[in-house]
Amino acid sequence: MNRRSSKDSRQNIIDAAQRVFLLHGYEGSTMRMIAEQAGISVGGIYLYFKNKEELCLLLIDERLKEFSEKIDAALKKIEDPIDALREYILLSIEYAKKHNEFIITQSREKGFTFGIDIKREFFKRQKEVIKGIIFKGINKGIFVNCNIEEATRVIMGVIRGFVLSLVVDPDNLFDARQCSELILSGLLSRSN
Amino acid sequence: MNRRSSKDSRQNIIDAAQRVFLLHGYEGSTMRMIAEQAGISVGGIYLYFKNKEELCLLLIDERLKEFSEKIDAALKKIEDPIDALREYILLSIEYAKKHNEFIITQSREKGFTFGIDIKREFFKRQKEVIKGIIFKGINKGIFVNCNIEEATRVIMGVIRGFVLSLVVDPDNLFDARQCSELILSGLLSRSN
Amino acid sequence: MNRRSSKDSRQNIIDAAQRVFLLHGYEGSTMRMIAEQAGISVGGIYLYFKNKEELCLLLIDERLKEFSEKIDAALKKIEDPIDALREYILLSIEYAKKHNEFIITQSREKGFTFGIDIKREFFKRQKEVIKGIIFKGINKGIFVNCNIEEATRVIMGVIRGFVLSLVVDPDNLFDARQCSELILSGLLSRSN
Amino acid sequence: MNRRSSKDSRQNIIDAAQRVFLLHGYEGSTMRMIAEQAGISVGGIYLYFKNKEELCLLLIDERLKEFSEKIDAALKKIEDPIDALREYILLSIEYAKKHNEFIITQSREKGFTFGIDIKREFFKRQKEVIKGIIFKGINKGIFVNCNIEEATRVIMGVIRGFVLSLVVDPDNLFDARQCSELILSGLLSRSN
DNA sequence: AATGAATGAGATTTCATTCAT
DNA sequence: GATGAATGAAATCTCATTCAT
Repeated sequence: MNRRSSKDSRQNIIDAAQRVFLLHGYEGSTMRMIAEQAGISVGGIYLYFKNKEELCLLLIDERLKEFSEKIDAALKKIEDPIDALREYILLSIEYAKKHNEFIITQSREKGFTFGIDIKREFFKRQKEVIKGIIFKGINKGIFVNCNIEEATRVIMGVIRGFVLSLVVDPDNLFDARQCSELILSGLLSRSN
Repeated sequence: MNRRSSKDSRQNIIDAAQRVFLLHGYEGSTMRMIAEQAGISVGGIYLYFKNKEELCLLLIDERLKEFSEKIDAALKKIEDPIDALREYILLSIEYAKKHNEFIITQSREKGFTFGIDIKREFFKRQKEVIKGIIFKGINKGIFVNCNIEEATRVIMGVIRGFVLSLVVDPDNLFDARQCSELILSGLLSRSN
Repeated sequence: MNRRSSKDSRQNIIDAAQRVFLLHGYEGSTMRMIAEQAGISVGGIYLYFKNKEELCLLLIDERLKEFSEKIDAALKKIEDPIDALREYILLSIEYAKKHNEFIITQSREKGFTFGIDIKREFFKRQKEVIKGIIFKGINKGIFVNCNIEEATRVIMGVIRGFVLSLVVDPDNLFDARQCSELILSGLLSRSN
Repeated sequence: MNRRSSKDSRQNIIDAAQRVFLLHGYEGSTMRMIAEQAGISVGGIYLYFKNKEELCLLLIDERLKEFSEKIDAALKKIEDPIDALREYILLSIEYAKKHNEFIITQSREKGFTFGIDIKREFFKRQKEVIKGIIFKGINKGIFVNCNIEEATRVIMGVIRGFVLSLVVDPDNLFDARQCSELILSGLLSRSN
């Protein structure tokens, strides 16, 4: 048996939980499945997490934070709004592909209210990021002078659609890069 | 005892099940919830449906068929591809709003395989419908000469994104009509 | 629909019940099965029988009485104890083959007590019949002067074993006639 | 909470299940009865057995194997076919008395097919054992030169009848030893 | 007399959580 | 820290019985 540090054990469980939740959803996953996936005992999970709900919430929280940080780090280096928006979209999709579709699609578990605050906060934050990019683009005369609020909603909607397609209809995906170019083409001022 | 005809009871249960599944997902919904929602006893459900899985599958089947028929009926009367595509998008969203979001979002139930055939068939059918519209539009010179397959995927993706937003982030929806105009604007040939 | 007289309906249900009980046992049979087998509605059964238990009890009673009468009628015409015993054994097996294995084998249902009085009465009665035959045979010097009580038990045991084999291991039955000759050979006095 | 080793618990449940099945049959026994008899919670049973059916099947399997081994061990030490056959019959009845009647009598459960393979295999094996004894007895000139197949069927039938009587009509049993002597007397060559 | 929709009690089964070891 | 046997509550499902029609 591999002895692990407390921190390693915790992370190990979170990672295992994610793999299981992704595959079976919250209600469809059992603590036993997670324990098996993590290679520990059922009781062991409860040494690190109060219960199943908390485990899931912490997992969601961790992923959303990780994603936010990744986005922030990437955008810090980019000046051009076009590049920034493209990067945002590509990163979103890439991250979703890697491990996060489940966060978006599981929102129905526990009657919509499950993790609702965390998610609301996250969406609000992302909205601000996108709005910032568009605002800058319009100011610079690169993007058409559109309704920023509305454009942001469209962009988040398209990304969501792409991510959902990953789950629901993976045989009919359009390319992530095309997805970003499509959105950009709608925003670019005619003079570009 | 509230006596109903067999057919009424059946439909009553399906409708109740839909409301419940929509709210809690498949695993998160219980037969007791459905029974309460339908105003009958739990055992009563089993007079009409073999088990929970069959109930859900029949429900999905019914909705998808109903939607397909609605789409077919609406498009039969429309000649102009622009109008047809707009109608398709608006109907999709309207129908989803009314009762169908859950179908799209529940795909993780039972390890992704739940109702997979029914859904695949449905998506295939809808893809053909959209492709038909675009093909006609291009032939008539109304739409730009784009990659039909790819354009179809984008359209389905955007609709999906809109529908998912209904569930996940209903405070930040963009307007259904705007959604359709956005898509159309991308397809219209510059000469329009 | 075939209208039936009340008496026909009753008998029709009993016969259906027997076929179903025989196949699935008491607990394994449902009123719905019986109704289907009888070609009537579930509720219809309750017009003729108070409940499942009474139906089964009446059925057992009817069969055991029918069998007793058949035996009595057959034996009345027979003078020779050898013939009588042979006939008794052959009739028992024939009757069991036709429809009655279930009566013997279902005694474990409802914790042994199910129909216990009826059966006890029946066994007592049959024991008397067999004892009568043997007594007569001994008196006439045809049978060896054995312990009548004991011989009767053996005979009933062998018949039971044969009947049980019908159910449990039908590929390895010995012939009914051989069964009777076996028993007789044990009883016949050496001088025969 | 009564803590036991995993192995103890398993055996404890099997033993409890046997007592309950014997009394009420398969369909008539409930998991709650078994749990109560075993002194654990209902859910606890499912830690060791997938479901009721598997529990029953494993139980049958265990008993039949145990019996087979007991027979094999006993017969290994016995040279004389008379002693061997007597021992076989006495052991069969003794074992049945102790805990096994239910195996023979429950064959109607689940429409006759329940555990059919296990039982068929068992009967086949026992048939071979008996045939072996008789063959040896005939070869040695101790038994009459009878039809071995047929004699075996008779023997198995008589044992079955005795066992069934244990269940159905325990007030009218003939003695186990008498049962074996009866069978032997039929087989012994007149010169003995 | 007859139906079959509906019920309610109880069966089997699952699983998050606890706790003796 | 770690285990995994055990529990108890709740889920799915079954079915004898009732009762409006």
